[in-house]
Amino acid sequence: MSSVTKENGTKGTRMRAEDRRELILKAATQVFGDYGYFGTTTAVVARAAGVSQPYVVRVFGTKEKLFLEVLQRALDLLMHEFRAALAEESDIPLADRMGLAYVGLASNRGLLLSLMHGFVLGRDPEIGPEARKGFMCVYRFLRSEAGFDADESQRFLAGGMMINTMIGLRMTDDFDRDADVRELLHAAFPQKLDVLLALAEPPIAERNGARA
Amino acid sequence: MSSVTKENGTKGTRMRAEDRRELILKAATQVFGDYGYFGTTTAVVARAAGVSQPYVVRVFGTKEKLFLEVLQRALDLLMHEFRAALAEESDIPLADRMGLAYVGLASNRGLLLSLMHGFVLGRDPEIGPEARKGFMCVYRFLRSEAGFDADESQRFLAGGMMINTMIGLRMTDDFDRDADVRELLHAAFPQKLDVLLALAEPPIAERNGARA
DNA sequence: TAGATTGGTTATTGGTTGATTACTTAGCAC
DNA sequence: GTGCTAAGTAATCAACCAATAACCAATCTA
Repeated sequence: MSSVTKENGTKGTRMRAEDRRELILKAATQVFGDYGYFGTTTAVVARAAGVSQPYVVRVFGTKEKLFLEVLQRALDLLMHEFRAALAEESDIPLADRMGLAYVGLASNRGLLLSLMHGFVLGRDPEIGPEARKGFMCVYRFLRSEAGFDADESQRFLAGGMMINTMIGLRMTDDFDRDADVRELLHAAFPQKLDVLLALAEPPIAERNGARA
Repeated sequence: MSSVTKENGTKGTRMRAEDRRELILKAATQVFGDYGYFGTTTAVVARAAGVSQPYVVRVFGTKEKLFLEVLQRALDLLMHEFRAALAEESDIPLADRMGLAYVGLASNRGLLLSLMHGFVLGRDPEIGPEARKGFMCVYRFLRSEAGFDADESQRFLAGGMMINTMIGLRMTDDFDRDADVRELLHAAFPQKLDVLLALAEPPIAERNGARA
């Protein structure tokens, strides 16, 4: 087809490269979140973004660079939310405010999970160093800007990793089926569990692209 | 070569299928731990185990079944250690004993990380349900056998996910370079940090097999 | 409205990868 | 030793994937 009609609804009128780039980053965040770095193909990302596969590669150079940009963008959004929670006037304790901000990020599809996928690839020579840098960036924020001590910071991060794991496991899928799951999720998400349960999140693609 | 000489040292005299199978599972645990499910190829697992690639496939049927067996084996070992810590007579509080047992599992190369890679693939139609089942198995143990309440259990698991993340990130690689890393790791590993630092763990393969 | 620029596409390819098929040989029973 | 069974290997393949090359058409500008 020469007249472009994207399947994601947006008519294929031309876009400024910068906007299209952001659109691809959003799509890539979702797909990487679902299948991880190695499980994701540029073709699936392209389809999710409504562009051709070679275009994805041309805009970002390589799949690896695309993933690194996804990580960076996710971290930027995360830090933005944390700073907003820090600046906010409220009676709620800071740790709780930031916890709420963190859970809120779960509604940004794939964002926390892409980060988590990066965190478990520390062995990779390109991804590993960036992932460590990103994680430590959050830690330093907690220590110096948020005013947490080392142990508070560690516990806050542990809670975050727990949340990431619950999302990654898609534990909410068993919420109706298993009372223990309900109990665990209520403990892991003292507030805002409803937000998480509201996210049905159908798979991004029928997995016809990525490898088995 | 017709006379078999494995590169892992063990001479290639024939082995009982059961033993060879366990040997492949060990090797697969290491490789899956390093690169995750999609990032691992059966050829790399085979080389690490000192057998041919088709043999790996023939013993386990598919790569997916191999990964599921790796997860099950890891969980069995984990539960075994937890039950041992529970049975143990000691003045140390149970949670601490189990925490120590957990960190001790880090010396079993790839074991905790393979689990973590499974936990983050909850979307996969085969792996997801098994991963959730395994995670909930641990939670139920904490609740009913270890006698923890819901919140204690959740915090214990959060600590575990934090440990997994630190290992996955290979945070110890920056231990000498970054004071903040030292502080964080001391907070995350109140005891037994030395054990973690002792694990240098060279990469399992020169990554000539798995995909970029 | 000609021409340049920018935002895309189609076609293609070399290298992997999981899996299948067919073949070989070590070790045991007798 | 002879034959049977179990423990492997070598050869091969169809599918897939990231990346490259070549081309095309909107939109802006002079």
